[in-house]
Amino acid sequence: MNSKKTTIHDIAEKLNITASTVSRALNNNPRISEATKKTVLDMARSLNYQPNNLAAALRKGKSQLIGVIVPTINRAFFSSVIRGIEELANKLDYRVVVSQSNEDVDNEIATLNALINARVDGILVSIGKNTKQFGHYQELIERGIPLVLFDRTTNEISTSQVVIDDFVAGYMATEHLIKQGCKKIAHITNYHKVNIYKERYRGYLEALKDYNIPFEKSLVLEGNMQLEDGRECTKQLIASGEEFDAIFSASDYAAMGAMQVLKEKNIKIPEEVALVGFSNEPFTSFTDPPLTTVDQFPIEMGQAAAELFFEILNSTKKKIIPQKTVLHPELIVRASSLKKGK
Amino acid sequence: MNSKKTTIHDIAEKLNITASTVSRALNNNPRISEATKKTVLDMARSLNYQPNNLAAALRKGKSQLIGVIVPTINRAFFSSVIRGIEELANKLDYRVVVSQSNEDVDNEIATLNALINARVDGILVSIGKNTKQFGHYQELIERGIPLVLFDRTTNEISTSQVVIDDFVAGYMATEHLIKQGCKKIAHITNYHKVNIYKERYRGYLEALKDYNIPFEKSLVLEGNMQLEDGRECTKQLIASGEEFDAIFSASDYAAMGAMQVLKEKNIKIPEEVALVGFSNEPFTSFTDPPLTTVDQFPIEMGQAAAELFFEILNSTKKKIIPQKTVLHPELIVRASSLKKGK
DNA sequence: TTGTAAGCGTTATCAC
DNA sequence: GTGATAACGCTTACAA
Repeated sequence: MNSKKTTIHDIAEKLNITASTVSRALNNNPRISEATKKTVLDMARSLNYQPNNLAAALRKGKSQLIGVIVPTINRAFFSSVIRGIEELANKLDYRVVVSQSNEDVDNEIATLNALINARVDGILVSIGKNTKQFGHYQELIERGIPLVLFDRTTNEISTSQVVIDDFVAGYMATEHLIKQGCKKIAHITNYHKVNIYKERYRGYLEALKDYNIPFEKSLVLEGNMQLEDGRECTKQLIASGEEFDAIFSASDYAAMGAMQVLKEKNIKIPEEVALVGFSNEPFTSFTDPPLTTVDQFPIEMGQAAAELFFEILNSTKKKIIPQKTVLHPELIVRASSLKKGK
Repeated sequence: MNSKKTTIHDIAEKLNITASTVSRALNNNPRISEATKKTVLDMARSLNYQPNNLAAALRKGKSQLIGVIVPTINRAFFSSVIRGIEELANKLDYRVVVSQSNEDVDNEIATLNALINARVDGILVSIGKNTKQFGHYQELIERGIPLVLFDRTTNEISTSQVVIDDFVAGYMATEHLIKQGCKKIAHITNYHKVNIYKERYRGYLEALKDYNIPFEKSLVLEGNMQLEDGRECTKQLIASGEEFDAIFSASDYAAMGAMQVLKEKNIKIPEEVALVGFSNEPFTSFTDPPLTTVDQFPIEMGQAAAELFFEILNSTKKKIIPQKTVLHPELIVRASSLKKGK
């Protein structure tokens, strides 16, 4: 039905030159005269030529495609990181293919294989919460496929990574609450399998220590960091009868759950309980009161990850020394933690 | 550095058979004996063979890749639609490549070309707000590349599409407000270039008419449907001195902006002004009061779009008759529009 | 500056 | 059932 697609051979034929000349002209090869370049380009346009990147990729052994795996794109944080990656990649004429693992290990492996089979030139990944084995990533490195980790990383594979300083972030959040006069600060965190939560927790502990606030194990709640988990943790906390005057949640969603429960119980925020979340998801500025949170600079994170990626890709060395970029977080103070007169 | 990748030729050589047999065995061709299939599969595994989809795609003329273009992935609505598309696509062994147009026409065209050059087997797209020319899409159809539109569609190109019944949605939202006793219902909408906003507006008008409520042009505000625009529109509305007892915003974000301004002016929601948004973005259930909104069943929309897509792809007919799937929206009633005693 | 020819890894077609 | 061969559309030595 549709006329056959134009190839460089069609252009060559029309112009009475060879396909290689056409190829070189289209690729702006310096050894081709400006005159032929122009005629080729014109003919290409008039025949509505669309290069077959597949063929080029096959021939060159590289696809100009880079794969990104994230737990979900349905988070402002991740979609912003992706935008950051795309910015640099597109500038360098690379396309970005995004896949979601949905926090599922099998899915993560399947999606990884699919990307490899699609011959991406490398992969950037934020590891799922439940992924405990990293063999599939280790294999990539051994096969010489560039790999960069971001945000949800692990030290079990030796490759470049980008994170924010989650320790400092946890410290800042806790310190802020302390400076607001809070003395009994609860913390909602994940089972410490994932680096980021472990670090935020360490920051929390360190701040307590530095300000001589006794650590209470009963104030540390563990959950899966979704809204519902935040609700559960907060209900438990209240039911436990344990006194608390602040909650630092390592996730905005869990913080939102906490806010809901506190409001349902008519506990005033921030007067009775101050609240701090994590990630600066857009909705945090819409809540009532607006939620204090930590900005992770996702776009910058994406850019940094892409930079490390292209460093590996363009490296001629056999052995690549893994780099680690650490971004500095920023506390966004809003009404949920601002006590009057402070 | 890494040992050369294994190809079907390597497997063939080891097994003293030909590459074609290997290819057939791997593709589970019925004319290959079970015995050879097994030995080939075993050898493939032990050599850690990874098929080169690029080469297969080049030879077969199809890539098993489908492209999706959305204005932004940073919206729960769009990322859910994408998930819906992926569900069906992955089941059929297709990969989904997502690109963002960022509501920019040039970007939309560039990204479209990039996908075509990457040899996707077809494209699903939600058109950017500012796109007024559709030549680049028309061209696709003429070239026989399957194209499906979803949500942000246009009737200017003759191809399959999936939408929700925005007219009914607009009607339902307005009717709901009327039944709550509202008589002066403002409407925040987009300059009616985009189908969806036009339809929601039509629904608004129709409901007013059916309930004999006089239409007031001054109650219709136009903006770009972001939070800031919602704020602006609401400020204007208040400044105009025009009386109003409800706002129906055709976007959750603009509704959020309206809510902020109303609260800043100490206007009680819903007692003095009832508020309804559109899209059921997750944050709408977090606001105070929670926002009444319209659910668009994004996952179902994605699935429906993928279904129409594969219908076109698998059609052997020269001329494909465009299908249109219309999903039924659902009003999610929350406190922002629920008057006491109703 | 341009042409020739080989090859990237598959699969389709035709043999046997 | 399996083998031989060509071809998908492009790039790139090597030649000229």
